[in-house]
Amino acid sequence: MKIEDAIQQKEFKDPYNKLVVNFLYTHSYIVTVQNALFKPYDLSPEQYNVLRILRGQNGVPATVSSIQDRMLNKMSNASRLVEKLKQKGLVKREECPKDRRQVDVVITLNGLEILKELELKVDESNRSFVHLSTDEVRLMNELLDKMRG
Amino acid sequence: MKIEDAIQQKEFKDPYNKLVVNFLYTHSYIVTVQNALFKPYDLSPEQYNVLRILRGQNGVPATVSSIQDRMLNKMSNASRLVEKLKQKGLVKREECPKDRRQVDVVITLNGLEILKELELKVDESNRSFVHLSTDEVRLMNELLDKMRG
DNA sequence: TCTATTTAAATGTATATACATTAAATATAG
DNA sequence: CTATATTTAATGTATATACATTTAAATAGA
Repeated sequence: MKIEDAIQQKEFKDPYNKLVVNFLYTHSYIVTVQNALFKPYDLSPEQYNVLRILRGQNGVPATVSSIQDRMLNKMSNASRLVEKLKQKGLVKREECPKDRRQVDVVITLNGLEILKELELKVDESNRSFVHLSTDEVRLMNELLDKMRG
Repeated sequence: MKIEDAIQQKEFKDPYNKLVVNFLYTHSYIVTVQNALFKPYDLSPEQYNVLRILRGQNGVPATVSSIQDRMLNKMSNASRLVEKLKQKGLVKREECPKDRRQVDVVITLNGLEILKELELKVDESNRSFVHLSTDEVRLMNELLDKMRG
């Protein structure tokens, strides 16, 4: 469906403007799908992302700030997300011996299990709600990288 | 900058997965720019969008639910956003005589003025932070429309 | 008409941005 | 070594999702 029909706006000033609006609208579409997927697991997309980052460490602890650096949303609050995940028993958090300002965060076995189960569904979901061919997806990835300059 | 470098992730399972991650990361980039732009005006991007919808009505009142239908984020709360805008004197809100459940919302002169001023900056900003040619922007708009299916 | 259902808007609550500030630990400069 | 500056994480506060519930008004049906 064209963005003009989706938000009932006949025309846009220029294609750049239209792109930003189209982008924000599409984002809402994506996160709505993702939220529904994560809800039964009592995880938010942001918490899921933190778990993915931690698994990528292969057992090496990550500090809160290193998690923050790798989050999709740079403004989100890694400290609070880690706290939430700890309450659910999905991560462990302990003082870093080398630098007592830092905190070492590691994903637990329980966290790894939930991540594994959820990831199957996420992969499947991503494929099905993105109505593009593999070539179009590659093209879009290139355009996104270029877009940010 | 490639998404792999931006979030320090070497590889992705498949291009669809990469696209979703790339999309979410790029979204964060866009809203960060937009927030900085809107901050001096004490408006959020969502409030700005409501003002744009109301101006598009050309004086015809919009109900809260018609605003909701046309918002970029379908899950946002038009009722509360309208309340915030009313407190700032940017919109008027009055009971609809034909159906007392509904509320007629209209943008004020003050709202129109702020919108006009802000829009110039938004247009300029959109052009400068989207590092794509006009043709690439058009292509991306097509891909976004197709992506949602 | 009278009740039941539906609809519109508002409200309640939890989570997550967005951004400023604080507190503790470490690094650095004199 | 001591004072200052910087870094790391946590916390405070406002706004905005996300989603359920409530209230009031209109509509449909018996």
